[in-house]
Amino acid sequence: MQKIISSPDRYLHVQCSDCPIRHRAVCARCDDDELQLLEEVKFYRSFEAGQTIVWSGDRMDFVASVVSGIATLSQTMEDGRRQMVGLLLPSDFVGRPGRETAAYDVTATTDMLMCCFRKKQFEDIMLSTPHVGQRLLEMTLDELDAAREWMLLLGRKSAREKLASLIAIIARRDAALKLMQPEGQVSFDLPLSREAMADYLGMTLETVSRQVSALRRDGVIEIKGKRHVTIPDFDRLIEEAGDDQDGGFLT
Amino acid sequence: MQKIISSPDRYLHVQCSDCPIRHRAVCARCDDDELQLLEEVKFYRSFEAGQTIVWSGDRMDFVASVVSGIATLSQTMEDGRRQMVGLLLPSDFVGRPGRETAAYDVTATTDMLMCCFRKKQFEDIMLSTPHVGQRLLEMTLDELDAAREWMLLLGRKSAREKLASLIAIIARRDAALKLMQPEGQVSFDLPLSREAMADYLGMTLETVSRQVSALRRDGVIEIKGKRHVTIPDFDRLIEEAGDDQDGGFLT
DNA sequence: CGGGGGGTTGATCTCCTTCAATCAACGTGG
DNA sequence: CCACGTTGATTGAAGGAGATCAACCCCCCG
Repeated sequence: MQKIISSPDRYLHVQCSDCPIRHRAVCARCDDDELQLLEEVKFYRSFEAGQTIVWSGDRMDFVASVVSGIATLSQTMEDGRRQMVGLLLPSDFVGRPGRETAAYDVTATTDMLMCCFRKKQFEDIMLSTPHVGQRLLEMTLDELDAAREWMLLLGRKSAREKLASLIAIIARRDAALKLMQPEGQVSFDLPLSREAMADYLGMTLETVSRQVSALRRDGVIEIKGKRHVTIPDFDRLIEEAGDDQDGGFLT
Repeated sequence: MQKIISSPDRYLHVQCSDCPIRHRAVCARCDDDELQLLEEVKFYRSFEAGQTIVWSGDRMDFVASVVSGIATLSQTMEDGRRQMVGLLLPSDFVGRPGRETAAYDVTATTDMLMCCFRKKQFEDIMLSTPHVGQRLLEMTLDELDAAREWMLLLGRKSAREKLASLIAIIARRDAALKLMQPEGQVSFDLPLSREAMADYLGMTLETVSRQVSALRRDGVIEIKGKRHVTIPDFDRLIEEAGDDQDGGFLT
């Protein structure tokens, strides 16, 4: 499962101005001058699906933005119990300025491209360009809200509600990528295995599988193959999730 | 349960330089000039134990630091299920710059004093004095870590481990207040009712009560009265919490 | 003395975990 | 081309941890 971490993609270089996450990532508020500073020190790294990017406790001398692909943040107890604590999507930020070592395992679930900065250099930039710190604060507050939403799910929702919530969240962010509202019929691929869903939802993979089957039996979702999901009625799904209306956003 | 919100304590005024949370709150990094700006626009409000400070969805035109006392952040589902998502202790920050309405219910569990700022004024200060935004980022990152630690507890720990974790966390912050390490014998009062603990831990108050009894029977904790706890062996408690060593911090 | 809030304890039930068998899809090597 | 192992998913049967429902206690206060 563990593969050798790929070396930096030194030959790949995208202009910041052409970057797909230019207006959502930590650089979103920067003007052209500020962007130039970042441009000069950034470098790209790519990771393959399944690859561990860093292990909790490891030294981590860079911070990064997810350009494309999906990664997970997770914590593990000594006896092997695992809990995912974050899902990293394009434009999300990885790493913490001012911290030496990684606090969580970071794992790529799909092939990924990340835009990286040496930590020290990034910290200097944060001091000199307030727009970076401001945007990072905004993003961190959003993540905190998402984490708290997730605490409600983990602490109080039934297995069925947990699954409906997760599917609704994935549907929402998928719609957001396509710049549309999720309503009526929605269709997409699940980016997570049953095991990853279980780690996220705080349950076993068997229960995940059972609840997926149950939601399908009851017509809440339709499934083609293992991963492709169609939602005939989005409001129905939200109802099953136990959210009044618009709760349950993510990362 | 709901009481009338007290009016601002206009006559109370503490100099920032004498403030007990001066070096831990959102103002921690400010120099004297910057502190002067805050001093001019701050105002105090006090709340009684049990009082709701704001309801989720209510308009909230101020942000604040907890000066003394304890409050909880919680979310409620339509059918009444509740989950606490944060514990606010002295120096913690309440409210989100740039947001109009409260995202959570905020409830005082003890009598409290809060140092408040009109939201608009605070936002202006954040733009002009980077030290405030920098400190807020640092605090928000800490809260995010605490929330994620809590996700592991909610998703993967047993009832007994949950209780041991909660008690360990309270013991730690209590020791932190007294500026000492928790080790060997530790003693303090639980600041939460059984019901509040249940809301925090994602379980029922009956299960909380049973697990407290079980931990007492097994000699992990000793109890005098309803609320006073003594921990004969802190390492033993940590072991029961399922944390390897130093996990489980809070807010 | 009555009542209410907070806490404890017991009996029962149920939802989810655990353990296990089975299946489909896929790749690999003989 | 087929046997074989592997990986991810589904389904079943059994058991248990915690929820639910309910009784009761203690203490304070009007």
